Amino acid sequence: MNQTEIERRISKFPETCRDAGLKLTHQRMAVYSMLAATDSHPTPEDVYTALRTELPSLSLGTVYKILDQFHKHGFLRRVSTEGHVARYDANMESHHHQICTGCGVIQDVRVNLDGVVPVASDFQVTHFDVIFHGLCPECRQRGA
Amino acid sequence: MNQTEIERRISKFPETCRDAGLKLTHQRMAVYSMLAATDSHPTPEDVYTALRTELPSLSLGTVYKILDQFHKHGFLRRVSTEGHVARYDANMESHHHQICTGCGVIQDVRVNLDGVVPVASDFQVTHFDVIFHGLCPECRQRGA
DNA sequence: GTGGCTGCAAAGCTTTTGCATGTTC
DNA sequence: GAACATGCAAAAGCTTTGCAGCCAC
Repeated sequence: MNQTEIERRISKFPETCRDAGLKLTHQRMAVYSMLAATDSHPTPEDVYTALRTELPSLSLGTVYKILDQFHKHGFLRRVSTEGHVARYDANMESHHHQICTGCGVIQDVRVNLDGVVPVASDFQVTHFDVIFHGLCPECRQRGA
Repeated sequence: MNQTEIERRISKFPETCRDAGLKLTHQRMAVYSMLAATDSHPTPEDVYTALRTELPSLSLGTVYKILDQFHKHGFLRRVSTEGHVARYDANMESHHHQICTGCGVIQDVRVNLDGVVPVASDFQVTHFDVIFHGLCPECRQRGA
């Protein structure tokens, strides 16, 4: 995602909160800004750690609550992984993910699958995720 | 998956273990048989509960160890979900999953995407999962 | 008989919950 | 000032680990 788009979303965030009936707090602003500016699919712990210097009084429990709310309001998505730790992504545009079997890094992949994926029988599909598993260039070189 | 294929895999399991250098124990046999015969993508807890009558001395810790080993040896896959509880699937044929937003049920979907999904740049893809999110017929009727 | 496996229990992590205090509107 | 959010701490849930005893080979 490009820089101006990131800035646009962050500056629109107060409005986004108001529309959703959420109060605009420093904690929410910081969590949203951090997530909007990264494409590293951070865990709640990652978010907490990244914001400790900025907001020393922040608690991990609050981060969990905020992420859960944002997810419920559709401000961000939870990435599907085989692991058991939540990972979030504020990029709501249609895109998919590739996960490196070696180092675990998750990266965005833009793949156009419009009209390609057949809609399954009587199941009403709202959206779908594609997850590519494999080796990133670094891990492949290192022979992982 | 059809009944004969299930039976074939279960009867081949002792050999599968030997080839992998694993000892054939009652616990492993039971876990594998249970997983091969279902398409409900059970959690470790589900497996444990289902086998308690058959193997009263079985412990949950052992189920975790067995599932982890089987996964490492490629006997089964871990299903990618947004939740933080592991789910396993002994069906290793190419297939994908649909998850109901209402009741959480995960079902198999057979979608042919061969040649359709472009290989991402320099990332060496070994396999990929597609996860459809939406409403199953029951939940749709009930207005969930 | 030996090495690997199981069962048990404890510990480790992640996530949720409850409540008093603090903050936004 | 009222309603809602935060911070803290405790609890709950899932998973891993360590080890003594047991079992498959």
